[in-house]
Amino acid sequence: MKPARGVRSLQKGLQTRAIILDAALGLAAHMGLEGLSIGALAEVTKMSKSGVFAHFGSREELQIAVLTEYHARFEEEVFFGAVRVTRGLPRLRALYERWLRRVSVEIDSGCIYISGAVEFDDRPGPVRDALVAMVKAWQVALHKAVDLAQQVGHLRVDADVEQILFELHGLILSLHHDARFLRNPVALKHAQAGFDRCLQNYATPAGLAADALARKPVTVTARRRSTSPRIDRSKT
Amino acid sequence: MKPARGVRSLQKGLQTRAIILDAALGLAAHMGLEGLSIGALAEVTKMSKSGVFAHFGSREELQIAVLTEYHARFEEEVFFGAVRVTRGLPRLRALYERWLRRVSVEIDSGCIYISGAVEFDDRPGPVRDALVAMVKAWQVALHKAVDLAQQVGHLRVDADVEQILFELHGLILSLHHDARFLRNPVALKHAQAGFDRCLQNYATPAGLAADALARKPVTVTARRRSTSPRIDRSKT
DNA sequence: TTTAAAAAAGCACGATCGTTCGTTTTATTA
DNA sequence: TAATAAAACGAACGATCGTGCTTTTTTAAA
Repeated sequence: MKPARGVRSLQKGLQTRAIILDAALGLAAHMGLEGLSIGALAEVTKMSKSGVFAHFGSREELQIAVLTEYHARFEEEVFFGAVRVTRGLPRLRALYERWLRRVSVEIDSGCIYISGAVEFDDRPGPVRDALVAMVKAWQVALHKAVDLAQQVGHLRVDADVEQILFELHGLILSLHHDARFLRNPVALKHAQAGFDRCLQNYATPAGLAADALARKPVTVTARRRSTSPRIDRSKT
Repeated sequence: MKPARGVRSLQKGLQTRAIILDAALGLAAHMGLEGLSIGALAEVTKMSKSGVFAHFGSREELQIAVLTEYHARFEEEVFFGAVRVTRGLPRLRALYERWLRRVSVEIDSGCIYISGAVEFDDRPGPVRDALVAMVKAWQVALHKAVDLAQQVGHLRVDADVEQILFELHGLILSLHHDARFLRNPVALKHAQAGFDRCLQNYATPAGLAADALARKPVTVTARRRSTSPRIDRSKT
């Protein structure tokens, strides 16, 4: 009950907790947060139900822990990797494409943000609150990227930022629906084409030029150059 | 077990079945198809669990019955109402706007197509099969409307129909997400603006003219004229 | 190596799930 | 009204759910 410990009595505990959480992520991706049961989790991790349970104290806390872990991975994979790209359209495109990969290419693990939004749109409580906070945080991050793209002259300043985000999010949701539910193999291409078409509406000539200039070379050099000597490109 | 009946011994049975199904629609809209339980349904209809159960024979059959009923209502409300509008962009817009209303304005009853797609994207079986068939049927109907719009010269013939459907569907999904999950009151406006912007990419000048011509007057006269004498406009 | 604490297991609880079965109440027909 | 079939009920089943308790095992410190 009271975990007040000396200094670092936390070793095996957090370790197995991480293992459980990892399995829970995988389970929740398939069955959803509501389909995630402690019994099934115990079976996967080859532990007892009470052993698993003790690490979280309640099912609700487990769900929140799963969300928190998912958020951290999403941030790491999608956000932190993309903010190193040049401001403006290149960075916005990088964010979007990493988002695409996260939702579709990762073989069959569904997006918990999307499934959770449907599961908890009518279910008040701390789980829903946590999920809303995470989704909104991601939207704020995207908002900033669009703002920057306007400031550097890549996107028209009279464009409605919320509208752009609404449409881009729609492409992601449509991708998730068509790829995962309908098993449509060309959904990814539609999502990519949708982004390009969105740009043609909202981008400036300078933005389109910067985007075209950055596309092929950047996609390639982003990997190659990471091994070549470079100085302080992270502040761009 | 064997319902082989004389001719019309089916009276009270189908009547209460319809009542149960109506309650099930409401329940599934809130809790999802997976959250729909026979116990809760019995409580709502003030019946016994076994009494409810006997009408469907299994939970799966109940879920499919709910889907079938939802499909019929969706068709009635969205599709059949819109196909009476003039072919081309006016009809496509009518379809889209009725779809919007269905998803958002209906106060808090979520769209079972959308929630079901998330719940069953990883769960094989007859329920998923039925749902996929219905969603695809609706996509086929939309496909035909876009095809017609191309044939009458309202949409550019070089436009990718699947791409248009992908983007329009994305707007609907984004609306569902923002309005229901995030409780964003301006989501509907974004969905409407998104449609207009989509048109500006894919519509011909003639299509935009027809759309503009049809919009205000049609929206008004569609209600007014239904009471005025008219001859055979249903074949347009 | 002994000792104290943390981690995991074992067991059982009340609740709810879908489902089955036998009975009783309705509704329909003769 | 009497006979017959459909409809609804009531009780119970096995299973699974989340969650407490107690005991055993494992880990970390003395």
